[in-house]
Amino acid sequence: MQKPLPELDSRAREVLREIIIQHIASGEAISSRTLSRCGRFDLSPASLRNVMADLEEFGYLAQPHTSAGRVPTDRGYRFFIDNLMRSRTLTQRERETIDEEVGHANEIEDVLAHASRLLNRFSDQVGVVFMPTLLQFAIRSMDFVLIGESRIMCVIVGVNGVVVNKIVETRQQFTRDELEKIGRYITIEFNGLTLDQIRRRLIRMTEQERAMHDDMLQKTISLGIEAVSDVAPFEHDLYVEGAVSILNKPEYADAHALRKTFLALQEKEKLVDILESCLIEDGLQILIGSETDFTQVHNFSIVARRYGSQAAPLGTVGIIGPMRMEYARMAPLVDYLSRALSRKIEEEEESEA
Amino acid sequence: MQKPLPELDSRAREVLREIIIQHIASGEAISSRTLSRCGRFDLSPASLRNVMADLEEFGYLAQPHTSAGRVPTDRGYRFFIDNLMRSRTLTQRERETIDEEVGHANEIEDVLAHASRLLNRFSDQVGVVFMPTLLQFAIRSMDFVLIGESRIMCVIVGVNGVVVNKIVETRQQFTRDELEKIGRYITIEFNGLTLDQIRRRLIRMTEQERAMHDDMLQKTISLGIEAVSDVAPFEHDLYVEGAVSILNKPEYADAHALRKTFLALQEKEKLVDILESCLIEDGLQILIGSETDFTQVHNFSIVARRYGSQAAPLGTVGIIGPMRMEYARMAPLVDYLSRALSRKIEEEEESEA
DNA sequence: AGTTAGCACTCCTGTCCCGCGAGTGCTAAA
DNA sequence: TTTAGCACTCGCGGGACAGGAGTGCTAACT
Repeated sequence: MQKPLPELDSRAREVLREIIIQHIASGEAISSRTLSRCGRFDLSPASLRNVMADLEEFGYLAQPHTSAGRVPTDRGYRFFIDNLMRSRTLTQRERETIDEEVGHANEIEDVLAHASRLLNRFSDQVGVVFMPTLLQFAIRSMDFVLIGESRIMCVIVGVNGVVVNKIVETRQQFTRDELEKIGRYITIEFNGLTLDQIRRRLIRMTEQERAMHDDMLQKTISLGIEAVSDVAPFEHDLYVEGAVSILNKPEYADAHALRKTFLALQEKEKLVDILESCLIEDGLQILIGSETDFTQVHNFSIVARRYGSQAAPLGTVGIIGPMRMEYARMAPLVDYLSRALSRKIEEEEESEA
Repeated sequence: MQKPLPELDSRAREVLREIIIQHIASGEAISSRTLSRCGRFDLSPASLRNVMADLEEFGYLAQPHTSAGRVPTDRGYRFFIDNLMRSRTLTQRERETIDEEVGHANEIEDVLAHASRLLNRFSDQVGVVFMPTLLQFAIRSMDFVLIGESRIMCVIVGVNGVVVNKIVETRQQFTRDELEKIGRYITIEFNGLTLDQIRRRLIRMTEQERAMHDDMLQKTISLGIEAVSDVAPFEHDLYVEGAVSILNKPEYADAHALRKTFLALQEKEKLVDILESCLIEDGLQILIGSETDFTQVHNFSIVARRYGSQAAPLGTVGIIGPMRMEYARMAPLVDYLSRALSRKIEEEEESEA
């Protein structure tokens, strides 16, 4: 089926390009006639048919049935994105809106929620924003607030300004003063370590006997361990916005396809996996169809990019939509948004420091 | 069409009852024949047809088209629920699971999230749990934690144990000690008032000039106002779980109906309105079809009940599903869950006090 | 008077068929 | 190398049709 080195001459490339663009616009299969009539080629349908037959042989196109036009395959899209696509830059207006919305919010959770909504709004696809658990990030401070006889709220601030809080129930009694001291101690002592490292270090401390004699230290350790132990608040943050948008796409007119799609989006773990994998590498990532690793659904694409500072990426933003999406618009959108986010976060950090 | 006082004899009631039960089970329109064959009546189809014609005249039944069986109307369901339904009590096992799950979690947000998931799981409908903004509830304490040069986290605990936190950006600088003092002051001074009352009182204080001379008091006031001013964290909490469940319902086989339904569920304000209206009255509330006030969709029902202590209801739990749902099972489910939640919350309060 | 059998009528549903249109592949000519 | 022509395939929509399900009505039966 697939030749090893499909060298495409420039005409074939142009034809593939045009087919994909038209298919993205219309959602229909593209025939040799419509292609001939579009004006970009001075060729008869018959000639175009020959080219199309070649492209099909290379695996870039497929026909849904004999008497239908051609539709791009995963491979076709891949080639298009790698070699043929000309990204449309964002309009001034779009950029301004993004900057404004991102700049407006100030808590990071708020910023991320806004970001996912922005993605959804501008793309009319599902917008996702992902921020992995704080466990892997260094902390800047830790404070404890008494909110009941035996309940203490622990407020943890990461070096990147992320704030997490968690409520712990304790058997021991703490006064406000004690909590104040404990917070101060931990903040100073463990500043810059990750929650995971802190936990390990605290556990090691329990083994050292000298800790046993210092009542205050012992309280600190036990409370500290409670606070950083694995639990709900330290889950990944995942914002999925606008799943309804896909209801409008013509390719999901029938209920069965819809069902599968929704179930796939429900499968958060998969999504987290995918978005996490986008963290390791810089630059825009585009996953097409079967490349996405969704188990149930193979006609979805993801356009994503990590955000955060170069040295310490914080998470991933992206959009999810049917394979047939306007990559030329999605790519710069995701790209710009991730940069806007990164900039915002860096600003925050500077203003803090 | 509708007679003013539809006195139904016991046979008509039984027929209506059976029709609704069968329709709930099968989703199909019920014909006189199937009804006759079911064994509960020693009547021929023809006789049943007479009864059914009456029931239709009263507006309890309707036929989708001439040669179809009958389907209950909103009014039919309403009558069924008010007069004919025999609630099935929960199994021992179900009750245990609910108690366990509710008892397990300890932060209130966690409890509520669990509750909505439970509702979804046991009903296979959409589970909703609603807790209105803290603004209307009295507070127990307020604390401030420094989490950056100019950022302060404010931790507010309601009398019912609800914890809310909000980050405020300030122009002024605060030391930890100052924050400590401010928190203590506000907690003692405004204990038992609602956020709204506190805000008003603080604003009144700014007008009294004597406050202007006390630097510390002034700082307290300005920070306090910032902290309780209207913003995101004081939004209603609304947990909607399992929207996917409705994808399985046969009545939403076609994509258009699905679309409308999802959009309706998206309309959070409406939902909040409805659930809020369930707060004023105690006891189980069942809203059928058009009674729900959803603008777009009229074939939905809501079974809901408020939870919290008798004197101070805290929120609403409920399920949303197609009109054709097993009310006999849903009613006790929602009822029991709301009681379990209330019990849990009261326990918490006692153990705190 | 209530019940029921019988019958005519309506309307939905699935199926088969048919023709149309759109597209293709191939071949042969320009 | 391009293109016109032609045969072939396939999906789609519409019409016809039979079957089935259900009803309403009437008249007879208990």
